[in-house]
Amino acid sequence: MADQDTFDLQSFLPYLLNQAAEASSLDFQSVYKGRYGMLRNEWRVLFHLGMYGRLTASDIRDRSGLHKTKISRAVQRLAERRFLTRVRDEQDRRAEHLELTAQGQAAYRDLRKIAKDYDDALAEMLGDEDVAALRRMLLRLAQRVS
Amino acid sequence: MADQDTFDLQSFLPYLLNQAAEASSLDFQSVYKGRYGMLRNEWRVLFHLGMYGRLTASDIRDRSGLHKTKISRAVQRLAERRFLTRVRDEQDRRAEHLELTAQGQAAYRDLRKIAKDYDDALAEMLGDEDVAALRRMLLRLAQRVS
DNA sequence: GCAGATTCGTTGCATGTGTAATAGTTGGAT
DNA sequence: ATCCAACTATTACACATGCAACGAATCTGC
Repeated sequence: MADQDTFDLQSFLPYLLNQAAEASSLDFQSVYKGRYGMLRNEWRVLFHLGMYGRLTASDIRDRSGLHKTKISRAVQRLAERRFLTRVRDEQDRRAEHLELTAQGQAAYRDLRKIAKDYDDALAEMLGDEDVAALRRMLLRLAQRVS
Repeated sequence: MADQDTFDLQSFLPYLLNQAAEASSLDFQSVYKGRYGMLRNEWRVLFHLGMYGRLTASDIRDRSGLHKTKISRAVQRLAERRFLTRVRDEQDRRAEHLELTAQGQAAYRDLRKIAKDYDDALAEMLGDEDVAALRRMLLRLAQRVS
């Protein structure tokens, strides 16, 4: 038949990507969830503020591609728990500047260290494979789409 | 400082994996959603039944790693829309055998063709990179976790 | 100045999700 | 035979999600 093409679900890139992403996400999730009671979006917002300093919600959206409602809700929870502060921009009173508190920075540094170790462990697990090529390909796949 | 380690969120493997997976999933989603009104989990169940024939919900869970409630709900919707039939196992009346209808098989063949083309397009986009190595690494990452 | 379009961020709503509890069935130990 | 543990699949519930609508503030063209 014409459609007895070689097609294996286990080799289909979107499927493989999802499996790998979900596995590593669930695995790493236990860290920030267990230590700080954070959810995935809160961890992401925390990391952006930790890496780039003071940002608005829109800045974070542009950099991360996260949906604005996810950011809004993550910021709300992070503020309640005193991981960040919100300061209204007096030049443009629609915008709010977000900045980590000392507690937020401490959590960021702690989690960053763990993330780095975890990343190293993944790279080591891949052994003699070309991890740099993997990152390069993932980046292209992430940036590519319509 | 000790924690001025080189750490870049954009290179963090779980983050990159998520970005790439979400991008390709959203992109491919438009196909099965647009053509058959299917959701992601329904597409996955359909593919498993299309590739491996008659299976129970537990079989699909073991092969796919999908959560059992996702499978239960996907099967429900696929059955309502006449993509599959459910047959109680008379030897073990807890289990149900799931099988694609002619309509389900037609949808599967159609989507499989599109999936293959899409996969080929992704591979071509990665150009001279080693796509086989990419699949190998993703598979190891997916299988590895705790 | 002013009206309409645009932007920032939040919220209402319908839908999707995982955890835990459930009903029904089977298998195993005594 | 009977009781209890294990298994299959579904459902209830609380929570996360994305879309659309929204209020407030700003910008644009005139």
